[in-house]
Amino acid sequence: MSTTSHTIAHHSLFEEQDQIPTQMGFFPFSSNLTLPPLGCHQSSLKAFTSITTPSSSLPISQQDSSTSNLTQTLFHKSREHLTSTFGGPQFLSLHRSTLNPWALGDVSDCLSSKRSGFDDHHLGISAMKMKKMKARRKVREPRFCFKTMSDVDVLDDGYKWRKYGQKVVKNTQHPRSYYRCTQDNCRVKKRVERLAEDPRMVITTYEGRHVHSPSNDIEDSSSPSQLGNFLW
DNA sequence: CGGTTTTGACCGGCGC
DNA sequence: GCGCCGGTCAAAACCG
Repeated sequence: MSTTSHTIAHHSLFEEQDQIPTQMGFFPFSSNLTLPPLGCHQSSLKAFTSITTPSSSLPISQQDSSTSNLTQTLFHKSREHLTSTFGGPQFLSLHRSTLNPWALGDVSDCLSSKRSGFDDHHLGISAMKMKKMKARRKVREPRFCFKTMSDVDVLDDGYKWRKYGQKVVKNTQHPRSYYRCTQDNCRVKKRVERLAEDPRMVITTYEGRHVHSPSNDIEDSSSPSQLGNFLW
């Protein structure tokens, strides 16, 4: 039913809106070039050995020695594109944008809740717990999402994820899955869902910033650079 | 046995 | 105030 490797025939980047992301822009460099997910560490590019370039119809993995050059190029081009399209580093940290209310989030949101702290002692244990949850939820982490054409739902981005929920959202036949980074102290989450209009497309939404390197790095010590962290 | 997934319950936000 | 909906929790089931 599903092939062992996934093929990304199309890749685009979004700043995330609430439900269905609105496209912010395509990568302008040769529309037939495809990309690994933004935010994925360079070392994890190995996971995308079957990325295809429609122009050549050749999987990258078969492009022998040019492979690493190509992946490097993809990374640099994507970075350049982000810089030119979204105004440089602002996009990387998803600074305030009217299109991305989630990026407005700020620690002060959380801190401001302390003004209601005086009634804490009126709350039961579970109420306290829920209050904590609420406060935590108020911290809106930077988010962005991208869509890929893939027959697998969860793309290997180099990080380890634990699923903590699944939900069928309205007007879609495919459930949305919720994942959290398994690393201690790392609060990064991601959502994975299939596009209702085109089930071949997978929408992956990242929220938050990793406080560590991808787990793949442990085995792949050849690239200790921080390049992969340019988004996270 | 420890880590992960599944899944029903619960909560807050929001629109009416 | 009420109902709907998306997001999260947490116990149970599952798996290597």
